[in-house]
Amino acid sequence: MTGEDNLLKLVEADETEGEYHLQEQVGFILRKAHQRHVSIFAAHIGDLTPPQFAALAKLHDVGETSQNQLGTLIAMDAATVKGVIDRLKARGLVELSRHEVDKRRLLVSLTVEGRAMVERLIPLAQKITEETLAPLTPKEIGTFLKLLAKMA
Amino acid sequence: MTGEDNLLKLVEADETEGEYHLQEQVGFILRKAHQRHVSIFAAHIGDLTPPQFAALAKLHDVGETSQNQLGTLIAMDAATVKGVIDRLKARGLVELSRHEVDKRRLLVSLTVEGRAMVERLIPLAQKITEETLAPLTPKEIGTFLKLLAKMA
DNA sequence: TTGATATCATTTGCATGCGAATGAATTTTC
DNA sequence: GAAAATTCATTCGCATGCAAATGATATCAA
Repeated sequence: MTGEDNLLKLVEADETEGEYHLQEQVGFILRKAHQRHVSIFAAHIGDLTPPQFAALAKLHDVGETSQNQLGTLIAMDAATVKGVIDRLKARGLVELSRHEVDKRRLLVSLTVEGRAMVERLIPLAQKITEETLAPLTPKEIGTFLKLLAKMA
Repeated sequence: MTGEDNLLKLVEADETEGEYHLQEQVGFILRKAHQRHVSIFAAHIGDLTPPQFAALAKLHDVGETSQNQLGTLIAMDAATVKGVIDRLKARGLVELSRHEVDKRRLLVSLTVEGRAMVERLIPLAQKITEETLAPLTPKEIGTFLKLLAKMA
């Protein structure tokens, strides 16, 4: 093989570099990783979805807040958070009330049952986190979480 | 403060270690990272969703396949892939036909328009990947993708 | 004060995403 | 070769997730 051949190969490689491998795209892998987590979550906590648990956990953390504010805290837009809260309310895990001063705001808070539920589930949630990260070594976990947070 | 006090504090810290910070859980950050990517995708490619693009890109890669097989390749269950393919078909980007031998299978392939669309969008998809990873340094990107893939 | 803006919440429409049930066709097994 | 188990696809029901439009209330500014 001559030098010209090598050069040609390089040029060709560069031209066909447009080759697109879906399985290597962040978006695709991110979607799969998310799917896997949801699946692990469902295996441990069957009667609550991750968004529902997020809402309860956040309410447990900050106490009563407006629906909108809660949405901001758990990264959910207004339309989505409404559906989540509606379903939690239907199950008696949260209760709603109007803000005395600002009548636009809808205050959300945990019911006694809701509080009991979160407190019961938090240990399971920690197991879920562990299992999700199980493919990584402890050192890798630290690196991964740092980079993921930086990217999110 | 005495030594006993310190010891007590440690024990207490251990007991109350149940403190749960939603924003530090993989699942939550993963969901946010995914949201961010979808948003970046939408900003660049407005008239196609990431799953729709994944289907087209995969068909471009492997050629004609069954709907089910395609679902496996792009990590979508049967019910979901059907909806995606239905919408692509309605837009004339893919066409369907029955497998001659195995009459259960529904073969999916790109139309001329579909092929033109994917080829036009692939460069944009690469931009999307870049932008999604933009918060990370080149070295971090390598590490991150490796760990993310290991976890997914 | 009032008129323009902004904020909070709701609703509608569309697109995933998955579990479970069903039906049709194929393969395996005995 | 007939019964049992699999596989492919479809359908239904439920739960996010987001854009856009709407209405009610608050806040800001002229």
